[in-house]
Amino acid sequence: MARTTGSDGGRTEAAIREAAISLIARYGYEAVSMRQLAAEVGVQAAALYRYFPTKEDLLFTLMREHMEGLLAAWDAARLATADPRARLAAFVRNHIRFHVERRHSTHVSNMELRSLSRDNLTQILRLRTSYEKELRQILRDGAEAGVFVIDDVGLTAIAIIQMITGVIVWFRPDERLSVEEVAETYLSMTMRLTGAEMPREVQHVHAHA
Amino acid sequence: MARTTGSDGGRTEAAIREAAISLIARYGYEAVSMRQLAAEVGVQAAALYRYFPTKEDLLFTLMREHMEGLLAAWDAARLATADPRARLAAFVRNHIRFHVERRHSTHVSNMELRSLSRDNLTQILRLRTSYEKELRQILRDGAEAGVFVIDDVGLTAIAIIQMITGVIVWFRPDERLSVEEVAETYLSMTMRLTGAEMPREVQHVHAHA
DNA sequence: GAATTAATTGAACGTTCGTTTTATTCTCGT
DNA sequence: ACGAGAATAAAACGAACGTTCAATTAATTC
Repeated sequence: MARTTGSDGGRTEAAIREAAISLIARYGYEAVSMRQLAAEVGVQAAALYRYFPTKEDLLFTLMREHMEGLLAAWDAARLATADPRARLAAFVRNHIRFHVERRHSTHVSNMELRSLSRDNLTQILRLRTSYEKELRQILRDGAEAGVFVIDDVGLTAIAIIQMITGVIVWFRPDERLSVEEVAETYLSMTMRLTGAEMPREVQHVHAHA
Repeated sequence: MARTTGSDGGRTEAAIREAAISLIARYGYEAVSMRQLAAEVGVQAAALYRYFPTKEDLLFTLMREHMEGLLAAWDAARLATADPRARLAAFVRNHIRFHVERRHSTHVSNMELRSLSRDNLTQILRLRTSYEKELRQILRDGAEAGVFVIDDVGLTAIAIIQMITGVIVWFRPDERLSVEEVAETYLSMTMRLTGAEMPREVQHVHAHA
């Protein structure tokens, strides 16, 4: 046999990405074989190499697109206001929403960094750093304005990101809590953590329509 | 050749554990081969099977001992007092200290859960749950006593553990901050997060001499 | 409808994997 | 001095790994 009826490169590539994210999130990059991935897609292993030159390149592509998507989402959700509390609220809400909606690719991006080559790793870390820098700037502005109580901006930024990313460990989409409820709970923890009194108007400014 | 001069089962087994923790923490369980591990120890791959029946059994042993060590450390560090703030402080200090001192095995225990079989995974998760239960009890007591402000005890417990475990991501033993300084910074963030006013006496009750 | 391009198969490559087997050498109690 | 058993080496096992390649068919173009 050879080309199958109804085959379409675009659809196959999308199916590969989707299957790869879900399989790698569940079993880990090293534990997923190209044959296993191909079987999930419904093709032979050799067909994968039409779309991605190597297994690592596939992983790198998934991670890069995840990080670029996160930065793009934040660019769309960020507020023009100068109030650090409103900006922090927008950051937390965007982060929670994005990660809850992409649990699998978040898992991949957080857990499989060590499977990247040096150059690819550097690129992903650069994206991650520029995202964290956004939060550090908010915290620094808030600390200088006196609305936040922060010992160490860098350490607090890492702690907050660690905390709010942890939502993907336990959150399942079909549970008692909605994404909005979870986001609000994490937001109030974040606000207390930064020593911010949360004013009424911030509580109702949602980053997403 | 066969048995080598100066060979000693006890020392070999200890060397295997040590090398396995460090290699798996760095490269991941799936990426480390038995031959690579044996080379690090300085023996042939077959010699490993004298001490651990399978590769997964080695991983499971490392994880189980890590979790048992964590629970034992908490048993030794816990305070008899009824004050939830002092108990929470003891919990955070013990957690930070333990994890900073065992960065590698913590990494293994947190990252390699998916490489365990169902039965082994269940055992590790049972240990983890009983540890988390300790924190939940402290938070619940504090909330009932009115010294903590907590929306959701379970969610807050996960958030705190996620946050304070994150220390191993960035902390390196030879940096500007000592373990004690890091622990105090995380403790003050935890106290603010739980809405606790930290009284003077708690600030100086160290769980470890 | 022939020529061209896109998509996929099936078989094979050399390598490495976890593990087993067998033989050999060292250590230690007696 | 010696027998027993602990500790290891060396070689081999079949299976699985990522990847390549030639062949083949479906879709597209003219």
